[in-house]
Amino acid sequence: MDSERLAQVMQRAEALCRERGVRLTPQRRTVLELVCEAERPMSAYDILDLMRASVSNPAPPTVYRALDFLLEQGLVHKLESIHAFVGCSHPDHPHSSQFLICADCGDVNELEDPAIARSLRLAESASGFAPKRRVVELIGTCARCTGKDHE
Amino acid sequence: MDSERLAQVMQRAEALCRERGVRLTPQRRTVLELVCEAERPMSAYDILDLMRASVSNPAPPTVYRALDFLLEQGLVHKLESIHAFVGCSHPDHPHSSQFLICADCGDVNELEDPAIARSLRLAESASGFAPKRRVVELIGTCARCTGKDHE
DNA sequence: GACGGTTTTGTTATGTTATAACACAAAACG
DNA sequence: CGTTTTGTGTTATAACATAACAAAACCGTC
Repeated sequence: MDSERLAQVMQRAEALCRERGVRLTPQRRTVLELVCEAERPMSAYDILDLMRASVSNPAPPTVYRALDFLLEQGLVHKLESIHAFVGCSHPDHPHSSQFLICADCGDVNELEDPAIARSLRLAESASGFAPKRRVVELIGTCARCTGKDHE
Repeated sequence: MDSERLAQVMQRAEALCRERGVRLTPQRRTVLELVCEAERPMSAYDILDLMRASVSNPAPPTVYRALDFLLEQGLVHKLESIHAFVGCSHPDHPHSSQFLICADCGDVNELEDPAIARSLRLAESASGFAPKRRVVELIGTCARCTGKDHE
């Protein structure tokens, strides 16, 4: 994410938190910035390492607490299949997205596909299941890396 | 899973492995039995504990290696969102299923919903993404537990 | 601006999940 | 048989995550 886009995201995050009456403290802000700046999903310990630049001697709970907050606010997502975190592409509205995770280059694409969402909702109601959270992660090879294979 | 059903599953697993020319060794067999006997998803360390009954002083790699094999053969599934393993409900054909995971009772329901599968495939081809693995886990409250809430 | 409750942070320790590395054993196969 | 491949035992450690409790910061109100 370039610095202009990052500034937009941070401003949006500030606004959302203000609206909701929750506190985007400096630490939470730092973690959000680090996650969004990164070109790749970041593990909690990756973030922890980067925090050493701005925080003295941070410990795991520092990062996990900030991540918990950001997850609750929908500002970041957790990728369960790779134990990593990414900034949300469209934090404005609550949503459940799908992730295309390239096993070659590590790049992640966040989708919000209405057809997938619909089919999941149908299956849920058919089973009488009340979802709280949806994890949809497709792991494979992205278009770019498939191209490279042919070179 | 009752013992009759378990026997069927084990027999089916034996047959599949024979067909494929892979070895369902005693350890792998034990792990498959333990996973299938369990009413709930089992963590690797849960399995490890149960193995102490039949194997002397088993170590984590013992379990993880057996699980890797069983995952490759499609005989068990890994639930990424809860770091646990379940026996496959229909190991006969390769498939990617969806899991309804009840956060209240821990029960897991494996679906093979064609509409979900179709919508995922569509999204993949629209993105030029070649999937290797699909993780679809819905975490929430199952019908039975929703009923209990009302009592 | 002092108080009391609430939320956030600091800190230490520990729990849980997963793999690396290498030696040894067993099976497969000519 | 001997050799190659595959599976196992063992030790150690890496990677991911949380418990528990004390201290600090924030927030409303008197």
